[in-house]
Amino acid sequence: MEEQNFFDNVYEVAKQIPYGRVTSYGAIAKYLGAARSARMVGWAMNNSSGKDVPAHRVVNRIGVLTGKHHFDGTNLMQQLLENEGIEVVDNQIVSFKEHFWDPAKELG
DNA sequence: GGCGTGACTTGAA
DNA sequence: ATTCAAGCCACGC
Repeated sequence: MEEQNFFDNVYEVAKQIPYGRVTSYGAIAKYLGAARSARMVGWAMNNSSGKDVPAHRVVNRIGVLTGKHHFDGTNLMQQLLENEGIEVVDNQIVSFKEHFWDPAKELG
């Protein structure tokens, strides 16, 4: 039941992001075999409203909270990340590389 | 049913 | 090293 559709796949992967870790849209897209369709991941996140998907743990490839503006609050996304022990300065994750979680690498 | 937009990424100049 | 352009596909008008 691994593959049903791209969106559900994104949700499943995003749900598996460990606490205090973050990943990028491209990493998820690539893991799903759609490396060039990173935007679809973002769009999926937009539709993740009502799901158990920790969208705040998903940022762009350089660790910038590009989607923070889509959250209810202005700093909600940053607040959530900081709450998990992730340092965020000016919408950018500090030591992003150390907090990065690659599904293709962690999940296999 | 066509056009533009968008939570992005990669590759080339 | 940085900057520019193209690609990807779903959704709204």
